[in-house]
Order: sequence, then C-alpha cells, then structure tokens
Amino acid sequence: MAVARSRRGAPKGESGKADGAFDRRAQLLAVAAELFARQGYAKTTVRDIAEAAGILAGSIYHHFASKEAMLDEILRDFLSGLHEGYAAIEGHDDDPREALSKLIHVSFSVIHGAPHAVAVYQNESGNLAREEAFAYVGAYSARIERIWLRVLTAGQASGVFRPDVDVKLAYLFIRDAIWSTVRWYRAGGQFDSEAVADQYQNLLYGGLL
Amino acid sequence: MAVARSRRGAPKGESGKADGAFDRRAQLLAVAAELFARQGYAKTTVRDIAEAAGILAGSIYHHFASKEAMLDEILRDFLSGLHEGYAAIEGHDDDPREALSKLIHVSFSVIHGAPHAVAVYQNESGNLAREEAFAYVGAYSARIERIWLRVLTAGQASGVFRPDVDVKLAYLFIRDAIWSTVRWYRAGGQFDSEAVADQYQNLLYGGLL
Amino acid sequence: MAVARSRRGAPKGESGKADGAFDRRAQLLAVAAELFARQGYAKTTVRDIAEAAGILAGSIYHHFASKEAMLDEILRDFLSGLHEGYAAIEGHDDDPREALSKLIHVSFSVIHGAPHAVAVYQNESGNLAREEAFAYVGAYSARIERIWLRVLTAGQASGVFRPDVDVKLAYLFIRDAIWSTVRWYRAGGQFDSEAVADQYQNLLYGGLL
Amino acid sequence: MAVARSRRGAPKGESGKADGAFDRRAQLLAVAAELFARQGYAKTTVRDIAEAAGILAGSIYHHFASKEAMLDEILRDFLSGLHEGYAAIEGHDDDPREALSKLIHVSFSVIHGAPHAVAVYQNESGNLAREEAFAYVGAYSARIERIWLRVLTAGQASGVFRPDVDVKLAYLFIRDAIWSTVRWYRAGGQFDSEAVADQYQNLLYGGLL
DNA sequence: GATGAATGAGGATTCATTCAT
DNA sequence: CATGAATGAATCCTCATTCAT
Repeated sequence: MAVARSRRGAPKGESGKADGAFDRRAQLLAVAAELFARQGYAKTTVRDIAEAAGILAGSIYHHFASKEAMLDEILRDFLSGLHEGYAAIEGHDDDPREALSKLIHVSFSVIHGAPHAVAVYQNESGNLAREEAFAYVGAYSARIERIWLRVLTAGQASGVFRPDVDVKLAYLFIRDAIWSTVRWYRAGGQFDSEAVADQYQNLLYGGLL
Repeated sequence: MAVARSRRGAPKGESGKADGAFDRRAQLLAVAAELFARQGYAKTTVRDIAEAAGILAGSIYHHFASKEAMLDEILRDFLSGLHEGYAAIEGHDDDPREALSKLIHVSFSVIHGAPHAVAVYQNESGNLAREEAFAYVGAYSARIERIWLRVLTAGQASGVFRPDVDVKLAYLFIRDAIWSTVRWYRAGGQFDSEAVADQYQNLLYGGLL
Repeated sequence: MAVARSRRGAPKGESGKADGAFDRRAQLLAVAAELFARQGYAKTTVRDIAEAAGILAGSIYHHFASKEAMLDEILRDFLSGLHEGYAAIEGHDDDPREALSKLIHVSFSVIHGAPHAVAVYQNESGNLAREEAFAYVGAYSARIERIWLRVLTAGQASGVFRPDVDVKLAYLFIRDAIWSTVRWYRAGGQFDSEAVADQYQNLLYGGLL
Repeated sequence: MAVARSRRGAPKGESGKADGAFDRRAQLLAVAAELFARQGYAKTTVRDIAEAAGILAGSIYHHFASKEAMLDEILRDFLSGLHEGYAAIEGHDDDPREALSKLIHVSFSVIHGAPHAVAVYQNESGNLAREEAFAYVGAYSARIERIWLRVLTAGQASGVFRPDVDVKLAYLFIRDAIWSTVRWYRAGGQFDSEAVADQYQNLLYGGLL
C-alpha cells in the first residue's frame, strides 16, 4: 500500500518515475496545506483536497491513511525543518545578538517559504495539544522554546540584552509578533519578507521611543 | 419568541424574574464562547454547548436562531465593546504616548476580562472574512486599526515615537504581540494581566537592547 | 381542560362572553384551515397557526388537543355540512335534472363559502385514507357518492340523462371538475361562483359540440 | 461525481456497465415518485426513499444533491415530456376536433404511463408555485394552457365547438376532470385508460343530457 | 387563557472512509 | 492508481408537545 511508504520517501533520483512524473503525494500535501491554512483543518473536506488536486476523494486514500495523516505530515515536516534551522544557529554562533538576529531572520524565511504550513501550525496547534497523536507538536515547541530562551538568557548574562525583562515573556512577545505575520503577510505585497524581518528586528532591538 | 429578544436584553433590574433567576441566554453565550475558544467553532457541536449548559441540543434554538448566531453575538459584543473602549481613549487624550499606553492597557484588560471572546475572534476572524454575514468583523477591525494608526502617526509627528519605523508595521507588530497573549495567558497564572501589560509596554517602548 | 369542550360548543347566545368577545377556537380553526389550504397540512407548523392568530404556539393546546385535532375538526365540519346539504336536496326533490342542478350549485356554493376547508379536503383526504383516525372521511365520501349516484341513476332511468355513459365515471367526472375549481377559483376574480356554476352545468348538460 | 451527471444520462447501450447493471439513479427517481405520490412530498423522508431502494439514506446524496432535486427532476421530466406531446399534436393537426381528441388521449396516456409523476405534479405544483426554484412549473403550465386554448379557440372559430362557453373555463373544466383521474385510476382496475378517455371525451363532446 | 422554556424524537444533509472494479 | 458507489456516524436544525408560572 502506498500509504505505508515512508513519509520521507525516496529522493527524486531514486524514484522509478519518468522525468515528467510529478509526485502526487507532494501535490496533495501542498494542496491540503493551502486549504487547511485558508479554511481551517476542520472545515476542509477530503473532497476539497481531492478536487483541488483533480482526483476523486476516495483516491486520496491511496496516498494517505487519513485526513489526519495529512495534517500530521504537514506539521511534522514543518516542525522538524524549523527545529533543524534553529538548532543549526545555536550550534554555530556564539554572539547572542547575532544568534537572535539569525533566529528572527530564519523564522521570517520559513514563513516566506512555507506560509501554508506555518498558518496551519499557527491555527491548529492550539487545539491539537490535547490530542495524543499530536503530542510531538508540543514537544517540538518546547525544544524550540528552549533554544530561544538559551539565546535570550545568554544575551542577558553577557549584558547585551536588557536585564529587566522577563526572558520568558520576551520570548513569547517576539515569537507571537513574528509568527502572527503569517496571517497578513503576502509574498509580492507591500513589504517583502526581508523588509518585515528588518523592521521587526529594528523595532524589537531599539524600541518604539 | 425569546430568539427575537434584543441581544443586549434588559438590564438585571428590569427583568421580571425572581432573584434566583439567571439568564440562560447569557449562560449559553458564555458556554459557547468558552467552547469555541477551546475547540474551535467548527469542532464545537451544538450538543457540546447544550450539554455544558445542562439542557438538550434542541433547546438552544429557543434562544438562538443557529450556532452561527451565537458566534455572531459573541463577536459583535466583543468588537463593539473593544471599539468603544479604544474610541474613548482617542477622544479624551492628547498625548500620543499616554494614548498608546492606554490602548495597550485597555487591550490587556479586555483579554483578561473576556478571554474566550478574544480567543474566538483571534482564531475565527480570519476564516470569517470571506463570509458576507460577518463583514462587520472586517469593518470593525478597520475602524480599530485607524484609531491605532492615528495615535501612532501623531506620536511620530510630535517626535515622541521613532520616525524610522513604518507605522502600519508597528501597529501590526504591537497588535499581534498583544492579542496573541490570549493563547497562553491564564488568569491566576505566573503573570497577572497588569504585569504582562507593563512588561510588554516596557519592551515595546525601550527595546530589547 | 378547554380541549375537552364539545366541538360543537355552545351557541353564541349561551356563551359566557361579553359582546366584544370573539371565539378564539373559531379563529384558530379558520387560520389553520387557511394555512393548511395554502401550504399543506404537513408543511404548516403549529407555530405558523399561532403566529397568524397572534398567540404563542403553546397556547394552541388550550383549545385543541393537537394539530391533528384541528385538521379533524375542519374536515368533520366540512363533510357533515356538505353531506347535510346534499341529503336535503335528495330528500326534497324528485326531478333528477333539478336535483343534479342543485347538487352542482350547492357544491359551488360550499366552495365559495368555505374554500379553505374544501381545499384542505381536496389536498389531504387522499393521504388520510390510510389513517384510521380519519376513516370517517372515506365514510362520508362514500355516502356522498351514493347520493350522487342515486340521482344520476334515476336520471338515466327516467330517460333524462344519456344511457350510454357509465354512471360512476360520470360522477367522478363531474365531482372532480367541480371540486378542482377550488384550486383556481378566487372570490372577486374574473368569474363569480354562480357564473362558474352555470357555465359548468351548461357545458356538462349540453356538451362541447 | 454522479450527481453532476446529466439528468438524461446515457442510453443503455452506451453505458459501460455489464448487462446486470441497473441505473440506481432511475430506480431512486421511480421510488421517490411513487412515495411522493402516495404520501406527499413533505411526508416522505429521504430514509423512506432509501429504504425502498435498498440503500442507506446518506447514499442518496451520491446521486442527488437533495430531496428537492429529486422532486425537481421528476417534475421537469414529466412537464417537458407532456409539453412535447402536446406541442407535437398542435403542430401536425389542423382539425380542432381531432386535435382536442388527441390532446385528451395523450393526457390519459401520460397518466397511464407515469401515474406517479402526474400525481406528484397534481398534488405539489400548487404549493411549489411560490418557490422560485420551481418557477418553471408555472411556465410550463402556462405554455400548455396556451396550446389548449389555441385548439379550443380554433374550434369555436370554425364552428365546431359551442360558441357560448368561455374558452378558459372550458379548458379548466376539461383539464381538471382529466388530471383528477390520476387519484382514482388504477391500471388493471375496472376501467382501462382508453375506456376512461373515450367515456370522458364522449361525455364532454355530447353532454350529459 | 396565555407564556415561554424545555423536551425529545426525528429529518435532511455532510463527510471520512471502505472497497470492488 | 483511480473510480464511484456505498456506508454509518455525526451534525444542525425543526417541531409537536408539555408544563410550571
């Protein structure tokens, strides 16, 4: 059963497909992410996804075990990628200020690169927390939070960051401001991703006054 | 028909009910707001609401025309109250810095006072934008945005606020950071509402560095 | 319980009511007949009736045991009145041709006088046939049919009516043509009740050619 | 999606199905027509239809968008067929008397061939008039009426039909007498379709006296 | 008599999912 | 791989009816 295929699948070159072939799995996932992001997971039907992909609803089940499995894969891919990105920064950079800047810019870059997945995470992760099958979402979030807190704490310790702000609150402040942009940020709109990142960092570093 | 009764209903004193009476409408609305906030509107069933209120699902319809009507009333009450609060600040305060502080604190106060309604707004307003029946949500949001932008622009004009930040981006930054707190803020938790408001304002005004 | 009051109730003069009083029972019945006629019995809700009468749905049950009881009373009143009218003709008239004319004119007069009840009978009696509680509808119809058949048979026997038509078919033909007029006949419209009766009788007696 | 399939579907021979295949759509429509005719549209539940067809209620929606869509298709098929039949007569026949005879016989033939659809039309079209989605019912009725009126008027003009009857009333008289037979006519009963048609025409042409 | 809150039994419809072809 | 028919549980909502006030 196709469903049993590893989520990571085979790299392009190893695929048995001809050059012109396209990965229906990937297409379905992309379509699902977009619909989940736009309409919400609950309001998106399997038929919506299938129609947007040009097949019938039943055919979805050749590729995924369930609608939930699609959500799962979207979130897992997103979170693991995000965590990887953050972890790389922490591993290589010693300067807290530099590290924070990179955390911020990587975040915006992810929003720019995979806005649907980000939106899905943003909108659904709250409700998913209670479901055992999605425990990993909370786990990833916690690991990510720890990375940020380490950077922020190091910054305070080294005197680069203000000492009178609660590190946890500062993290939530930054995190929410950044990820919320996915709701209004549109590629090709008034601001490009980098510009938003710069302005936000600027505002965050220097304050409004 | 109770359904036709004004949304605002009669003030307590004018009610013909005895002391022990309680307003089932209000109770249902409160219960619905909580469930909508926790599970999402789509995943909350009318039965969920009814059971939480101790009546049968069908009985809901004696008080509200539909599940959507409950959502509508929750959002309308929230938005009109919020707009009133903001408008009062703008009308009475000349100092932009003072006005911004009040905008921030009123926001946190609303989050503290009606967290469920805030969460519902936060989670559902995006998807509702496309539905004609909820056009007023967008209209209110636009009016509120204009208030904030006026305050911020005035602050820049008077030299109180930094001139090199885009006013619109600054608004979105502040707005998202503040309203997102509804997702993790819990009354009686580690931080109280005022403390969060102060820290956020502090961070926002002075920056992280 | 008011419901237990005899359907025939007390004559006006014996009523304990003041002059200005009006009979809510009768009003409800009239309203119900109109709605049953216009929307069909199944599609008419008790609330429809109550609202049209200016009371609440629950209050209906002070006057009638059920929605079905209202239908029952409408049909019973109609059928007993109709049967009375027909029986009076048969009792007093010997000339078949004269008797048939009277049957026809009485029919149109009833349609004119109680169009809603007629329409209800016309529309609902078919489906009611299977319900035991409405067995009397079939019984009345049969008695009425027998009256008509006697008149028609007598007319054939006396040589007034054509001998080559099946009496039963002729009855159905006449009956259906007449009662169907209730669907399009409107008091104050192009034709008045008497004119329609005359034309129909004329057509029926002399034929189209 | 089967629902989207043309109402007329593909002719048997073109169907990809094996010999044993039967058209569930057609079966459902036939079952629905019978139930609508017997119990009325409002009192017939989707479950009734499904059970009579040997499937579950939800499965109906694989074939039809709604219960109303089934009614719609039944009426549309009936009316378009009827109109076609009438129009063919008007187009090919010059003699009004001959034309009227054909109109009458075609009517009875339709009643005989599709009694359920006729009964549904007879019982429901009145209430449907007010619903916009069924405006075409009134439109068809008007076109059909015009055909009959043209034939009757031509008959009067050529001196074949009595000049002293109102053409419109005559049409209604004939129409109602004929179509009402669907309520009592049963194939295989005392009278066959042709016999009823002959007797009715006979009575109509020559009159009762 | 009337009110209005509540009941509880459906009813139409949706939808994730299965499976034979 | 895809189809399309079917399932069955769940959902929103309706409505006749009851009953305490």
